[in-house]
Amino acid sequence: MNLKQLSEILGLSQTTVSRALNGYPEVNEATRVRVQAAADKHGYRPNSRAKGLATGKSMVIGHVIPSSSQHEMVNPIFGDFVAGAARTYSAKGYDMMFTTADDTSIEGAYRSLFQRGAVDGVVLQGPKVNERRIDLLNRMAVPFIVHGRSTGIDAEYDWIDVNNKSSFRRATQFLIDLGHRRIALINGLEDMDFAQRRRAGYLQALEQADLIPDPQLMRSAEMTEVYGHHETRDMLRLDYPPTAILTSSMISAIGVRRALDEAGLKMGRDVSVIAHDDDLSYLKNGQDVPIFTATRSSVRHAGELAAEMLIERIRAGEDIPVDELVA
Amino acid sequence: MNLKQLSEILGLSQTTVSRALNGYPEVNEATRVRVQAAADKHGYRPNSRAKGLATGKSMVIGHVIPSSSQHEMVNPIFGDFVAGAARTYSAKGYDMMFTTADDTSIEGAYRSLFQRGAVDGVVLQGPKVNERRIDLLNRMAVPFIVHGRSTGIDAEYDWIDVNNKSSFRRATQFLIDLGHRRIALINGLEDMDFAQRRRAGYLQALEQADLIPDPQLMRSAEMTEVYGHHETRDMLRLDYPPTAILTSSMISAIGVRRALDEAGLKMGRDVSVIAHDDDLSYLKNGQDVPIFTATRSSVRHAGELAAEMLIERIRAGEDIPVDELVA
DNA sequence: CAAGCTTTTCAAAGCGCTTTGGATGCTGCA
DNA sequence: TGCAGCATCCAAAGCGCTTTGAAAAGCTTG
Repeated sequence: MNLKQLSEILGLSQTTVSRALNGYPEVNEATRVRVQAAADKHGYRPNSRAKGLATGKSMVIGHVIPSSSQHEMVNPIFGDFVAGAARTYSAKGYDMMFTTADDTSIEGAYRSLFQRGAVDGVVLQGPKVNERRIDLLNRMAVPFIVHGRSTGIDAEYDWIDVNNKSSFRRATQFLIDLGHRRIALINGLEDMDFAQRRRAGYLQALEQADLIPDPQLMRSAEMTEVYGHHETRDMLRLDYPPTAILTSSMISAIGVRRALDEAGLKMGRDVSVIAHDDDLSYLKNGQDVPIFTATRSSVRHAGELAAEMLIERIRAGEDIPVDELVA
Repeated sequence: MNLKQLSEILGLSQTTVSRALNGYPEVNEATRVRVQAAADKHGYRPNSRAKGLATGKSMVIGHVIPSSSQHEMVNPIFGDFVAGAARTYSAKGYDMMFTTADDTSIEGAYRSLFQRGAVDGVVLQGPKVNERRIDLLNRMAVPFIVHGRSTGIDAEYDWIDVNNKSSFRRATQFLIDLGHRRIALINGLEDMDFAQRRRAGYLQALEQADLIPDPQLMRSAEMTEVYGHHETRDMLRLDYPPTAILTSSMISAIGVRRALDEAGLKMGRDVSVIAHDDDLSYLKNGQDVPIFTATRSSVRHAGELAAEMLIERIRAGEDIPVDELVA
């Protein structure tokens, strides 16, 4: 059932039917009702490609996932953020498109998406320090929003982020206030911007307390369970092992717990552990039984907001960049 | 840069340029080279919507995620499967589209996707017992593939699945052979088909060993860490607690471990634990340090295969249904 | 009742591509 | 020389929608 057929059934022109359905004013209200009823009855849904061709908009938002970071897609943070964005998309009539690309073809992937007219805008997730993709998208002058920020990029761009630095500063301070002097940081990969900021917060708190950071207590890698376990075990073997551990992810915190168990130590009693993570819905922290103390914020909500901001950017076109630092 | 502009630059008709680019035979090889060079030089990429309108194909595969199962998107299995599918899609020139829908609108979501011509086919993930969506898609006569199967659905359809039943039968048998008589099953939600099959395998092994299944040892819920912890703690308080636990997911197995720790029991020594899960790339099992014994299979690879099967179905049209039981 | 508005409807162009049904020019053969 | 056959190329139609420009119908007013 297409527009032509529907208009023939109704004995109206395609113009009128189209206008009736799209809520334009220049159509009799009675006619509009009749058209709408017929459309519902026959289950008419305008062909998105044809509509897109005519309007010049695709009503699709793209997400490009670097396949190098193999875990990206599986990363719970990623998934939660996307789930939030999806909510907004469907509410606003947008579809969501995913593309994977390896590091060499990532630039081409963005170009392709826009040149083919496949998307109206893109969401950039997991920015690194000096994220080149931001420059690329700025040069292409296309609508995009970044989940996170990128230190080293001077240009302006839309972003939404949590305050990683102050979260980690406060968490570290908290441990210092408890009397800890040897605090370990099990951080994410430090070419990721958020990891960079988290370390900065950690260091700032140490400095304010006149504590000298020990490189041996600062670890960085992709945040898996195995990694948390491995680094903790390693650090427990030091002459002066940490008395507190600050970890950048719930998942590696699980590994930390395992390493402590194996060493016959009890979490909370022998070693304090704070897992910073955003409020994930899968590995729910503190639901029913609190597992670790964690600072939280809703990644899902950030996803919703990001989508709204992007859609607004698409609507408004070039304008002053917006940003949002969510609690 | 569109086809018209490109053909004007080249002094050729749109027809010829289009044919040259799409590899049709009726164009001089020298011309083709010239066209290709110009296209590369100007970064010409055919507009997907226009192309789709003309060909009647969208070159997009859809995935509909029920938002009721909030965790779906975040579920590692889901993500890994999708990551695999994405590989195939990009290799074959397809794009991947995601839509979320709540339970009441899920049927409408599928209808919309196809009626709008937004996708050429869909992947159905996480089928339940008597999965109505399968009937729906069959009635709609559209290309689709199911990751998993659905008992209770007699109609034929394309699917790819692992042998859940025999995996769990073997795992249970293994525990029985070790001398265990009270074996707990911490299963997923039992309206999910895979959970159903896993339980069947478990029960079959018990029966073969003349063991009477104890309802108190069979738990079922969404597979979170908290759930694994809760159920284990609960079962440890029984008069005759289990001496072995078979769990349906790596994630809840982590909760099992935590409950055992809290009870002062040691996993493997006091209580045997087998976590069945597919070979996930995030919470890597057995990489570096083996965490649990687990049966494995690559979900990611299943995703790749599923995508290939679906694309073939789209190409071939109506045909005898295919299926694949991967190891 | 005619003139001038406003409301309501329509025909047709256009979005950027593929594809059908010719044209055109060239080669080879009788 | 004439013509079939082939290799190349092209004009134009069509995909399903929106939107421009204009016509038709309905109302008001002097």
